[in-house]
Amino acid sequence: MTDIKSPAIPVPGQTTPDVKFADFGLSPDILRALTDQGYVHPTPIQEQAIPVVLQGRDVMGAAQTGTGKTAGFSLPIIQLLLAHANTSASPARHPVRALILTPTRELADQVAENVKAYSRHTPLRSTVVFGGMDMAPQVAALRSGVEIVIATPGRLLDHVQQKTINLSQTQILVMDEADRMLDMGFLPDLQRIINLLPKKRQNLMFSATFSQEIKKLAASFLTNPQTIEVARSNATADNVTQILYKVSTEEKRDAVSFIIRERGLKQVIVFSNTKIGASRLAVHLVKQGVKASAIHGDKSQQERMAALEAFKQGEVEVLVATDVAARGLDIAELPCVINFDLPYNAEDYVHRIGRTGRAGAKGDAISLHTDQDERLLIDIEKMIKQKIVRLNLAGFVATSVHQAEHRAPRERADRGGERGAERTERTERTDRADRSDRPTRSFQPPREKIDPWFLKPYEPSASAATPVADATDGKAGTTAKPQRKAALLGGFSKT
DNA sequence: AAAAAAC
Repeated sequence: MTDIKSPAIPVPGQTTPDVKFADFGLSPDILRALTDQGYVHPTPIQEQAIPVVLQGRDVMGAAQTGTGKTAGFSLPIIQLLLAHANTSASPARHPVRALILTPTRELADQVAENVKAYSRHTPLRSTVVFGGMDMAPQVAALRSGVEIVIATPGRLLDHVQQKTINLSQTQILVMDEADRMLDMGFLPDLQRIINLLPKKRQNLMFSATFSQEIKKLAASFLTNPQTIEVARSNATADNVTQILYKVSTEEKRDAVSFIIRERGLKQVIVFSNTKIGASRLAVHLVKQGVKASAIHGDKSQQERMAALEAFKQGEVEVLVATDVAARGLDIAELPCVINFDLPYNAEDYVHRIGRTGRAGAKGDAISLHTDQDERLLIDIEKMIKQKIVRLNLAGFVATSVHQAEHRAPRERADRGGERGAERTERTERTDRADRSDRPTRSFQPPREKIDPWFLKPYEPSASAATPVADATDGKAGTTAKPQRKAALLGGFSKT
């Protein structure tokens, strides 16, 4: 054969035979849990992160999607908590010693599952806390005593107010998807949470993407951090094949069903930029006989979890999602991701397509783009430092309801039958809404702006070590200076 | 300009 044996280029999601988990001095109880799952060799990010976290250092960790960041921080945290017995005089038998924050509920759930699996042979206990679920079971779990809490910010603060959680002994803070946790939407809550933690603690931040601005902001939360970078941040995994199809806005929906049919996809996530768009596309696909379901923030938590679970089970073949599903979710053997819309943030593109091609597997990322989102495309290509291959959607003939509208009445009638009637009915019912869903001008996402206030190192207020003991107004600690308090409550946007 | 995250 003319085949040249490819050189041994390490794939970030794959492991190398040189190193074993057993080499890190992890407890036999942890190693046993890894053996249970068939893990012997660490991935590069794990190989680098585990020793540094074990040293007790702050970490800023960047590695491509699907390369095992969760184990990279979970394993050494479990080891640290095992090694350093709790010597505190706290009345709580099991004060929270490690806190892991995530930007979505489903991700919190998934990380919690991993932590549980890795710590199953240890005496350590963990629980997950997020919104949209009954408080009572979470309160019960917290009261029974847990060393590790995985949480989304809002519900965690809710527990703080209810005094059902005490974070005054928390020595380790992890921000998973750290750049998202530090964006404007999350920062005020994050700041409130940090104010409740001991000032002396270990901070770990992990993400596949870090913009320059966010890196600076992140640094202000870290003490003498060790930067761990496996490949450049913002890089896409190179085992994911990326392609672009140019279509008109009207053709998008049918292009999606065409691609699904043509490729025979039985497991694909389709990303929409809006909740309404995700719901509509799912309905559209279901009407075409596709086993599709939508997941987004306007659905109940029960619906969200049911949709994700059904997708994982294969009962649902197409999961139409907003960016709620863009980050962190690990879905085994997902072969393909479709961007129905190009994301507004270039970083989200990296995360979305990172749902496929995990753990070294191959994956395809297909993006639809229109004339209107040329700007988004440029930003994405600039950030990932790659040109994405443009292809023609060969064989695709749009038969969308929109085109049907513009056809001559006779031609429309020709299509006749039940199918034609159904389309007409649907057109009338959703025409208005559909039109409002269409972009009318090109999007110009603003440059990322970080308020200078947050660039200053934060001085915790005197109440920092005492978790909102007297806060009755449902807000942050009571001794914050007025100006700072205003900022904490979101006032920074007014300056 | 949108999504996420508490009730």
